[in-house]
Amino acid sequence: MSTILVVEDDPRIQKALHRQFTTEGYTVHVAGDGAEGLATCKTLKPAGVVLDLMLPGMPGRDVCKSIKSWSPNTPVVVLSAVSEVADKVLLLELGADDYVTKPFSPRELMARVQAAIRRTQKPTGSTSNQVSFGCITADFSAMEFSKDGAPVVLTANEIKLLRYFIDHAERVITREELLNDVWGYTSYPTTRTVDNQVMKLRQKLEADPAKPVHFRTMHGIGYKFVGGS
Amino acid sequence: MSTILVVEDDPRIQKALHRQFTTEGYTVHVAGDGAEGLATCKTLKPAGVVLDLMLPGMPGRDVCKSIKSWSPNTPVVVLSAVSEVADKVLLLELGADDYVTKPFSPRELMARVQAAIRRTQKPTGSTSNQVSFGCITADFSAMEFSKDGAPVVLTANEIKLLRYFIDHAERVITREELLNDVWGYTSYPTTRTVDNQVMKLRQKLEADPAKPVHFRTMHGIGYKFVGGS
DNA sequence: AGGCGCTCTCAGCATTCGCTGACCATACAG
DNA sequence: CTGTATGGTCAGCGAATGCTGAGAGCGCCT
Repeated sequence: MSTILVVEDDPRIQKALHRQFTTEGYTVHVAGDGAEGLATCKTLKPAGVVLDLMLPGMPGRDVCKSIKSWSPNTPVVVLSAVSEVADKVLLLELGADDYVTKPFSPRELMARVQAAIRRTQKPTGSTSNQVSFGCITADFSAMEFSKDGAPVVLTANEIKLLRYFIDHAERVITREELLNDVWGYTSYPTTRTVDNQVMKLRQKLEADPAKPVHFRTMHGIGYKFVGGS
Repeated sequence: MSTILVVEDDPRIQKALHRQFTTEGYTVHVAGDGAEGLATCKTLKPAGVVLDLMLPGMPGRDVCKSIKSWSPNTPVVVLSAVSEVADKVLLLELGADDYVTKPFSPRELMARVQAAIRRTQKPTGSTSNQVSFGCITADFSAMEFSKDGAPVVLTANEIKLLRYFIDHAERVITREELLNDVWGYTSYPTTRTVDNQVMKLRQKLEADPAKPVHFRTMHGIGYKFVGGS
């Protein structure tokens, strides 16, 4: 799952935000001041940053600008008192993606952070949403798949796995790679689980699951997806 | 990629918006006043226009009306102070597609501009106001709906939700997407609320609410609306 | 202004779904 | 031929979803 960096000096808000984001499944790192936040951001490369404008030492606005200049694609949601954003120009100049004024609703903050993250992650569709190879067709927009014209129902995980195979076709993929990129860094299933899911894909999509053509086994190495046509 | 025209006199906002949209992949042109904006709009034919109502010289509302009369299909998102849009009717008269009041969140502006562009670009989105699928009929101009010929009363939210489903038929829609596009940026319900509203729609419109045909659940992904006929 | 009705929201419970990891059988490499 | 890696089956369990009911906010009518 994604990582969130919270730059905030008030320990109470620190704790509250930490709990909030943790329960939503995020990994949370907390920085007490701007310098620490900036450093952490560079090393950690979080999916999103929650930044309090009122910080000891370095002004929050400089932190924001630094983060944005260093990695423009990291979404930053600014936390600020009402008076500070009387001038909304400031926020635009900072390059912040969104802001929430104190006192804020935790749920609103969550929603805005998640929306900001999703926005940056959006251009992931490297390949087309509709592909076909052999007697298999896949539509990742409608999430509809078919083998020999017959519709096939895939689960969420199977779809993610298939997507990864298609995006990395004609290349050998290790199980560890699949665990990292498809399952993510926060869940740690066995490599056997990967075998299981690959088998499911074969059974659902291969013409003869016992003699796989597209999802090939590279014995001792991993798997390789071959388009076929 | 698409081109955005920003009509804004404040150089600071100019710069900020320019950077904001550029990082999103748009080509940005800036006009400092209404006359220049109108001229640029005619020559450039941008995909969308961001228009500040507070402009030197020509009033922003006249600029908006001119743009809309010249090319009604160019989406215009108006940037205005709170007091100016006390009456939303004014905006409708102007022909603006959407508006954002200052102080605005950068992300909200982006989202509204992109949503406006998406609406105008998608001929499928401008579906007829009267549609029917299966034993269900929907008339979005009269706001009348029926199942098996029997009239069904929908609430405002249910109508918006149904509209969104119809406009994005045959495509998988996540709960987060629904929260953003149907509920908007000012309320922050849980994704479970989405489930509830979808269930309401099913109970009111599905022949057998327990076995939904049109409002399908994509387990672990979201929902998908299927017209059927 | 006060009462009434509507509906949105959310908590909680019931149920379904499918991921996970055990197991055994089989194929491959040395 | 032997050991290891992979194919395949199955049950348990956690997570996702369906559904109900209560509370709160809001507009409308009196």
